[in-house]
Amino acid sequence: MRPIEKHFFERDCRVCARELIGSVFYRGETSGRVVETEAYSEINDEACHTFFRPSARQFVEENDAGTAYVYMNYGRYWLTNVLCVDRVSGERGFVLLRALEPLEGIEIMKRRRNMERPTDLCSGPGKLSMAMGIGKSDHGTSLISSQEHGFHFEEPETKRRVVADRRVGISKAKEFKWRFLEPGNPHVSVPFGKVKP
DNA sequence: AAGAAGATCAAT
DNA sequence: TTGATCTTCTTG
Repeated sequence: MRPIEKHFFERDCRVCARELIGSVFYRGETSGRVVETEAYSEINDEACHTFFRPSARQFVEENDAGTAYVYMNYGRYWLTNVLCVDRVSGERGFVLLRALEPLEGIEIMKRRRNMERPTDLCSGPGKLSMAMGIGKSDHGTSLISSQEHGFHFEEPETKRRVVADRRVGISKAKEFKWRFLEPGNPHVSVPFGKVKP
């Protein structure tokens, strides 16, 4: 397998989100295959944080492609995103990491999650961040090559099937099919076609 | 200073 | 279906 470099994330966030499916995400002793992502764009996307959070607009100004955008949601869970910067258009966006198929460090994940079943470990953006030990201190660090924080991705070895579906848990721009997942994979948060209308 | 909304999760 | 729980932003 080949490490994913910065230029991977210097493309449209929807392309990055789709192409990330099947790659492997590493953090320290833990790793998992990416089986579900979502794209958020600073252009015409009312669900993107840049649309309603000044701090997010500042973040995209000050950081490079491949940087982690980590924030707390509902007062309980950290959510992990990768910053994308299209090298052609300049358009910025995020890939939300929504689900992994756990590969390595499964015992560590079980401990962090206080859960046993493999499908309970990384089947959602909050669960995934908890299982990988991602939190506030990882905000603003590189997910491409971070010695300190131990993050990187590797390219898929084999092609995966990918389908596009509506995004989960949002109230604006609900119609955009910017969620990408491997259909039938038991580790996704919400199966294909099952997002509430 | 106070209120509202929010890219979730697990128990009921 | 619901409650937990807190950060960010807006309004007064």
